[in-house]
Amino acid sequence: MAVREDKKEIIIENAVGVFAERGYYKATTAMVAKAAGVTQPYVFHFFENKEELFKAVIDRAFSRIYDTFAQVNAPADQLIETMGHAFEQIIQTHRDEVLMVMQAHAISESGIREHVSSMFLKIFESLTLKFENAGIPNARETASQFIGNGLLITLAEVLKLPQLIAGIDNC
Amino acid sequence: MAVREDKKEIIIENAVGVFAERGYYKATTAMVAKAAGVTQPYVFHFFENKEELFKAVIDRAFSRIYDTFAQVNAPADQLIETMGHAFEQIIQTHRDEVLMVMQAHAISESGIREHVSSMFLKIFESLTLKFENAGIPNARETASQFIGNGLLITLAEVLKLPQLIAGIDNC
DNA sequence: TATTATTTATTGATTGATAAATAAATAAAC
DNA sequence: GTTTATTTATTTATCAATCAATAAATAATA
Repeated sequence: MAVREDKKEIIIENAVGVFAERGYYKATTAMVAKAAGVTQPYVFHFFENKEELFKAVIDRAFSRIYDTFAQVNAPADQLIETMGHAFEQIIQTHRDEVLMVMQAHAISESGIREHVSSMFLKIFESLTLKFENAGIPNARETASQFIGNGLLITLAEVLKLPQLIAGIDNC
Repeated sequence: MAVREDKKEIIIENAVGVFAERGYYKATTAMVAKAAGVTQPYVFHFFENKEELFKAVIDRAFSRIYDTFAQVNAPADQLIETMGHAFEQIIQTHRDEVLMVMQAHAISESGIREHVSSMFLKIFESLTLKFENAGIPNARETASQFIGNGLLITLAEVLKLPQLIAGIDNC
């Protein structure tokens, strides 16, 4: 039982890198299996299909980002800056997860898209609430801009264009 | 000769919608052909392969965005706002093209990624120069934020989450 | 007739997924 | 405590579908 959970865990952990590097469609279940050190069909003992595997992987990525933001605690006048730093840190420590999240919207599988959509909304609402509670004016707009900034940073990472964010403050 | 060019044109025009809706990998050459009213193998008489077809299509999308920004002319204190409106208008008139551009970074084909990367850089540099010429301080940062905002708007479109941009000014 | 435009037929490779077989571990029985 | 039975873990073999791409054939046009 513990072993079985371990293997599932190992598959998820190794799938992140494959999905991040190759994208959902170019990432094959064989590659994920190889990265995890198991055979390709064995992946389907833990996940009903490729889509479910992906969902499991991206759930983790979203949760990490969500939780990180939730845990940030700073005075109102430093909140946004601190949140920015927190995001920068996730990019460094869990680069693949962030890249996955960024690419996820381009997956046309309707099941995945709905999943991704609801997760982005969750993060947005969580950010808005946090900014509101801190007494920041235009909390919604601030949350929007914060996400837009995150998208830009990640795009710069994916396209290897550091110029795109050279002028941004928290770099 | 003219006919041949016409058909190529027709294929490009119809491919936009297919690529935008399904994404590069889920869009098949058969679908593109059907949308254009030709047979699937005939597409390869105009484009060496699927990748070249995609490049031709996205070149047009990028060019339209690039040209639109280049043509904007407004006093410095209204420049950004006017540019924002211009972008909003492209989304309405050429929604598929914008969606394509947004999704393009998630294509792991190295040829396409390099292509997309250079196009984003071009737009960024063009924006920066425009802001500089208008005497806007922190032109680079402003250009970055402008692109980040565009990414956010497009993401909201793709994920059908208008909430994400409800608080943004130019909506 | 010659050239251009376009289609039909076909293939070779990829890949998600299934099924059957085997190995390993655990428990039960003697 | 060793053998047997049973479940759990994992692999090998294979399939069926999808799709980009090629080649050969045909139709249209000049």
